[in-house]
Amino acid sequence: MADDVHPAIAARLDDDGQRYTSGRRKLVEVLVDAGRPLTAAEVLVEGDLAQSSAYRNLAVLEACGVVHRVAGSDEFARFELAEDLTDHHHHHLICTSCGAVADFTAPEGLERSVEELARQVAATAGFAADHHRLDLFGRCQACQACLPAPHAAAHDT
Amino acid sequence: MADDVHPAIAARLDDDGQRYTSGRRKLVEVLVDAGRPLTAAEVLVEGDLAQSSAYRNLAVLEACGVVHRVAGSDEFARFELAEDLTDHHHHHLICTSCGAVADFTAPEGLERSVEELARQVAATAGFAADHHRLDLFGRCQACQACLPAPHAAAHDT
DNA sequence: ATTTATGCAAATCGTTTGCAAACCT
DNA sequence: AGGTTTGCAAACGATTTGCATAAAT
Repeated sequence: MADDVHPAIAARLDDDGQRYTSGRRKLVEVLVDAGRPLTAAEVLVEGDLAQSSAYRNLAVLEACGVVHRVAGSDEFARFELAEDLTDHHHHHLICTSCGAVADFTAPEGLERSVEELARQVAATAGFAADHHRLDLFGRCQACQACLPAPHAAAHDT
Repeated sequence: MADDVHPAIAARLDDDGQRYTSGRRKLVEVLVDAGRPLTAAEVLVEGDLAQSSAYRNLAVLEACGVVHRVAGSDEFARFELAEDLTDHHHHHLICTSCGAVADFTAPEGLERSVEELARQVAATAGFAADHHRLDLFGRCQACQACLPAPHAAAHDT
């Protein structure tokens, strides 16, 4: 699905006077294959370019709106293809034990409610919202199986 | 309002065998006074302890569920008092220009929808959600006044 | 007296940058 | 050729840690 993102990406880079080099294409392919947000370290292992190139190209791709940066619960930045290049708007399940980040889609109605909320806030707080983040924190299946619940979780919402 | 969080905090620390030292109390006071998530640097300026103590104590407070770590759009970790110590559950307005983070409260109905969503996901994906994050990204009033819209925003959701 | 917290300075580690060689067009 | 991208190694900066002193119990 969404198999030819490349022309759209090339166009988007071109708009910004950037080239769609083989290294950049490789990065994009790694992200497409993963189907979930990847840390810089993961990207480095899969696509095999120098780390400076990986970081530099991720920055370029991010600046051109091809790649989006995702903040999880650990110290690692994660990257995924921009939503408008793949199928749809989605959210993240973030494991507070292992840091893994997975995608999920929220019901249409909820999305509409969030957008309505954004409109209200813009109006009342003078804040110009352009996108949102709705993520769930908890423990992934694997971590539920292996480890006892961490203590701090008892105090969370 | 919520003026005496200290006894609750002392109890919470005590549960974990931690002391509520003057340095820790100072940190808490700084966070209470701010009323918004503060970076470690901001905390350092206000409460005047050594940076190692600030970081170490923030870590202790976080582990005991007194303080919560907030990820914004910049590289700085931000800290705020745990929601169950202050008045209520809230969300964040994150400025993509200057990185500032402000609080806001969502309508009750939306919160319920999100909680319902968490339940669905737990059921279908085997993910044990214990809290969520619903934040709006955009430009704060000050940044709207000063700077032209950044280019990358055109590609965002 | 023993355990725990503090402050300083040095180390850590993800990320960024300077620079010379390789790559386009 | 002229400008861009790459890879290496060194730099950067937020956060963490080792260790000796100060505080708390």
